[in-house]
Amino acid sequence: MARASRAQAESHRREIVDAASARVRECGVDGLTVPEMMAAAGLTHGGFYRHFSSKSDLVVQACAAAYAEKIQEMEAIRADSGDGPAARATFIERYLSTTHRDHPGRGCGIAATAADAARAPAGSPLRGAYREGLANMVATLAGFGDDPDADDAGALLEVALMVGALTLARAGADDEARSSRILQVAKDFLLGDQSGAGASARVSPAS
Amino acid sequence: MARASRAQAESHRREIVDAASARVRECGVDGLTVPEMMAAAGLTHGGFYRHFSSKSDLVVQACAAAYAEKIQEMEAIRADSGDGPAARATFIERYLSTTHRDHPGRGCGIAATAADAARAPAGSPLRGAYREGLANMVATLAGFGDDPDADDAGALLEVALMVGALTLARAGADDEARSSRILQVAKDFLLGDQSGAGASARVSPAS
DNA sequence: TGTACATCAGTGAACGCGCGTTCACTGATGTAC
DNA sequence: TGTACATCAGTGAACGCGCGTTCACTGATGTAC
Repeated sequence: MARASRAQAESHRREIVDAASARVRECGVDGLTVPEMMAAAGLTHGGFYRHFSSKSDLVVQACAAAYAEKIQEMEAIRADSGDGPAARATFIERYLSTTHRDHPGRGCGIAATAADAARAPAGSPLRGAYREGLANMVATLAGFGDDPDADDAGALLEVALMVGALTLARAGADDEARSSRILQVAKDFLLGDQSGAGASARVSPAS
Repeated sequence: MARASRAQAESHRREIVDAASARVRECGVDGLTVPEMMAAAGLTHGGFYRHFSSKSDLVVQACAAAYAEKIQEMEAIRADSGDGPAARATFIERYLSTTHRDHPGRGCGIAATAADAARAPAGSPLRGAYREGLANMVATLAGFGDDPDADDAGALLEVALMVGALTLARAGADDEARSSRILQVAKDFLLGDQSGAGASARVSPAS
């Protein structure tokens, strides 16, 4: 293949970003190589720089794509739900599911790359993309609330809890019972299920 | 230096683990090199394998040291506090402080390496060390509760929230106000401060 | 206690290896006339 | 519409580079007598 058409080239570019977007969520921002991502699009590594200015350029695009994907998913849930609270419940159910835990590659990029963004240099493109992605996610979730005048403090807290619970569930996945329990406890709290362990009662302020 | 005494060698080993323990929390489990860690102890890289069987052996020891350090800190707080709830409040205050956010190298390893543990292969030594560290942290925090019969669901939820909030605050540190707000919202909720934003009220189950 | 010898912590050069990046080249694609 | 030419997506070899790891060596430390 000596030269691909512009449409083919654009398709290749998308495939590369797509593969990198999955990889970045599975293995972190340093968990991919240029040859691997090119191979995922059926190409050899040499042509990489016709598409991206550097490896880190691709990584940022891949992360941004993952963040955008999450927002689209949230909007799709909202469109399929009768009202905001129903959308919120569906979103939380899916977010804290074992399916989501076990498939990071197509899961939430905000959760998967949080540590990478935390370690990235201040002012770096990755930090910028992450900040925008997180702000979008929080704002979208806040929009699911039934109080249009509410600030986003509640959504911020919910996102922090969901990201923390998902990450800990993944890190502790060798102990399936405990891992699932982390997800369940967070779900019970967020969805207000007072039956069973009664977790939410116990996280009340110390008395 | 041709040969160091056993005491010196042991001291060197500790220095290497200590440097790695900080590095692993700042830059992740892949964020250090053998030459760098040896240099941190004033040594050249060649002697590394007299202390560790491999680089990943050091990494696991470094993580375990970070986890153990956290437990010791919690126990010290408990010893300095009048009762469990007071210890819990102090711990949360410190955990969600901007100081902790800005100094990951001496901060919580459970938060800093959560993503690394999540990405580690199932059954790997790192996973095992992480699981033990997380279990210890949750159990210790649960021990701060005033109800000795309570299960650890509340502590599990609190740890998930603290880890999530701290990580997001670090990832979003370029926007100081927003980053601090994440910490503040989580703190308000956990410590039951109903003044100000009134965050906890808003994370109640959707109605 | 002194002596002779074995041990082994640390040195520094060297090894493969895979990586990000560059580059001369190919030949189909896109375009100007 | 056809032709001539410029463009440029993709190829594959090559480059430095830093890394993890190995190894022969050094000489003070530790130990057996």
